[in-house]
Amino acid sequence: MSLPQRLTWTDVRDHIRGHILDRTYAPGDKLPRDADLARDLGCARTTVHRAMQDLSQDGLVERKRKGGTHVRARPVTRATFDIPIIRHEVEQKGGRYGYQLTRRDIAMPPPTVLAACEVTEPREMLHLEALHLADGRPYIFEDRWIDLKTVPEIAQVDLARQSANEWLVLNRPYTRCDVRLYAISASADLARLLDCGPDSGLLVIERSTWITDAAITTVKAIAAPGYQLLAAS
Amino acid sequence: MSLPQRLTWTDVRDHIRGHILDRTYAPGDKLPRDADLARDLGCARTTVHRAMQDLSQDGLVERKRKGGTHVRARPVTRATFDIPIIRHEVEQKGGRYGYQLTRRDIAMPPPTVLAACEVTEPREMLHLEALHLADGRPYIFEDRWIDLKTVPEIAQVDLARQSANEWLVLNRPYTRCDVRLYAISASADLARLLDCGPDSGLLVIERSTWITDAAITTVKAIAAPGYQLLAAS
DNA sequence: AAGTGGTCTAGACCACCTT
DNA sequence: AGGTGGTCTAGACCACTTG
Repeated sequence: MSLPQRLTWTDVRDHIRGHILDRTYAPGDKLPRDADLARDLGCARTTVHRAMQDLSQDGLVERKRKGGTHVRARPVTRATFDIPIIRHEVEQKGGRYGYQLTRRDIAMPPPTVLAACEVTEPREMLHLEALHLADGRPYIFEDRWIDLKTVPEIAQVDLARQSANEWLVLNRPYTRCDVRLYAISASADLARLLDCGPDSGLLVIERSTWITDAAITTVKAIAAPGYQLLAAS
Repeated sequence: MSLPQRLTWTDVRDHIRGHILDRTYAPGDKLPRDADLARDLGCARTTVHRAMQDLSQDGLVERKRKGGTHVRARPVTRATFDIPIIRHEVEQKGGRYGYQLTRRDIAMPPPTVLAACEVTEPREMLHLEALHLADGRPYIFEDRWIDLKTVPEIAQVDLARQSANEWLVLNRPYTRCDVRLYAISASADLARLLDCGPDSGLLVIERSTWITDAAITTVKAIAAPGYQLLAAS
């Protein structure tokens, strides 16, 4: 493996990653100390450290003070994807975006929603159902619950014009976000809403957000057939 | 907002993130130059830079030389998930892992596979179909194509004992990985294989990997109903 | 051409964890 | 108690991008 004269931390990262992947350092192995690697590679320890931080964040190695750096024994593929605001996504693809609020009421959420929100004391929340359209065709149907205790202002917002998704993203910071991805089979209702055959396989993107432990919202976004979520690493 | 006397880069990151979230810096706004922030906060520019790198990777800001740092105008939710080796996933849940190779031949891949691999000149590849089981029940069915031009050794491996997934992860580094997530409806064949009702909604995790532009493999992992992929940010 | 982010280096000290 | 990673600082120079 040849290296440039002047090493950047990405060079070092790629070099080490290469040796992890070609099993010079096999899963479970201990890597040399940062200082030794720096000496061997001919760069500053800071540079090696920065490389290691990245490998650690990628899940390739685990680092412990005094314990040193180890290659993860059980390699994983770590992938990242973006969940954009649906309007932006449609417009970016060159489509015409449409939005219909089909339900808005205040009610008691079912236990599954309370569990997803990690809310222990049941209370009424704002319940919304809405359809996002691309070029007039159903794109994503969303079923959303918003905790009015955390976001009381939303009761005053005209959600028929601006989607709750958009208002929240722009106005309500969150500190934690959980995402669950799974598939369901279209019920008769969903098939009608999404204009697809009954029993179509539908991708569900379920998302809950919090601001320092206070629940903001839980949303089930059900995509029309053909929808793909793209991730990369 | 109060700050510790001695600032770490995570302190700075959280401080800036706080001001982005509370809209002191609103979407689209330009942030001060690193050097100015460093002066105002009373730390080295390096520290601010490290904080900014993190915010940039999280998708909160965009940085350009000379252009400066801007809060992303179109906020996205960036989520990360792990795709483990299926055996590890099952065992971690306390289940008993099983594996059956149901097909192994060398054939011409369909155009969809060639496209996924970004292979322009059609050639024969190793085609595998396998079923992963948890506690004896179908868990994930995989349909895989492996490019023998990139990974000729795999032809000699006993893939009835060790899954291709596992062999590849441990023996073949990759430099790029694309993931596509979508849902399908169970065909009669799939329903039989996965022991579920026909027309069940099934989550598909399609993955292609390359090593410096040379295709390694494309795999369609079709999960049995109930399977959830968990992500977080 | 100039401004801004990107990175390196060297030395220093801290903090956590294992022994 | 000692070893290892974690971080800071200051100054320097590079490289991209915009005006």
